[in-house]
Amino acid sequence: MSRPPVNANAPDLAAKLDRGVLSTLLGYVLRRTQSAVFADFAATFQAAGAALTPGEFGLLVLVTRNTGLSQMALARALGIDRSTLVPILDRLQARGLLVRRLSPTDGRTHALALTPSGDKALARFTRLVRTHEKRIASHLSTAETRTLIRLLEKVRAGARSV
Amino acid sequence: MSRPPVNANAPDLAAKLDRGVLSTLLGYVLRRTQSAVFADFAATFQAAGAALTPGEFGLLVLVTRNTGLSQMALARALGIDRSTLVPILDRLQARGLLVRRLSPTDGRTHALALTPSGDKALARFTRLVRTHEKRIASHLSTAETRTLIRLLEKVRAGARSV
DNA sequence: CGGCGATTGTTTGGGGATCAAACAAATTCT
DNA sequence: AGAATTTGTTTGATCCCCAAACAATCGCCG
Repeated sequence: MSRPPVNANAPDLAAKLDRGVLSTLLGYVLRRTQSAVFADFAATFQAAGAALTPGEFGLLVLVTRNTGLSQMALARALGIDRSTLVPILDRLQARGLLVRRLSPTDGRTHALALTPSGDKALARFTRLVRTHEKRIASHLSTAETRTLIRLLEKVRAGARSV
Repeated sequence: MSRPPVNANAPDLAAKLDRGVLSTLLGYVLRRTQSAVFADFAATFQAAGAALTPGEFGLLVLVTRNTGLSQMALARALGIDRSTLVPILDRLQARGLLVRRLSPTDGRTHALALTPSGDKALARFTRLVRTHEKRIASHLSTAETRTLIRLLEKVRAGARSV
């Protein structure tokens, strides 16, 4: 998961580069911000000795809130191909955080669920995410944060790659 | 380049999933938005028969605005490792868009520059990016777009994975 | 009820992207 | 000069993405 493989924040030592149009491009600013946020997420978890990517966190939340979910439904919710999901679930399952149960109603699908250990881990992860969220929003008022989320949703609505 | 390998927008057919906390998490909304924007970018270029990622576009702009740039300086500006940059430049160079000239002052570094063909291509790419930008911001007023960019910069400032 | 099409999870194959470590060449510092 | 540092490459290890092919299973429809 976690598309932006860190891409940490360049120390900006030689920051006086001319970025031309880029600075006014929403897509560019969005990308850079996302990159910095990802790095902060990684740093937060690493500092706590926990290993998890933003994508994995989202996946775990989705599974725990929709127990019994099939892999197809989950893949659709995540916006990735079902074949991409397989190794990700393999890893999470190997870590003992979730299981692929047999669906009692449909032999083709797997009913995904968190293990008790997965539930516990997710609770801890959620606390870490809260810390992380607090940090990335530290320069924003709660009103600004709400505005930001609202505007981002609007962008997503407009982007829809039809 | 372009960390979020498309991750297209799920048709949201089975959209009635419970996303729990996720919807209120800035990091999550940011990730999804970035994903949709990336998909829109890809769709825009594909429709025009042009092949380019957001990362490549940013790189080209950086090079044309800072001709003679070294690979290290470019890598730092992009926030990636210098070894990651090598295959990316190889590809762009193979497409005849840029060249690695020998630096007259420092035998270790390469002086990057766009080829005439690269300049022409970038002009076209820029027009496509403008179209793309217009679409993703289509649900926002120009004031909202400015606000959004400002807030995103604030997030990036707060994130700084110190 | 029996078969055929659609769905699901997996595997395989092909692109890329990321970083870290090791190296040779060149520059800079001592 | 000699040592330390910098730069671009190569190699190695992970990881993500998608498309295509497959077997198993479900479901519809004659």
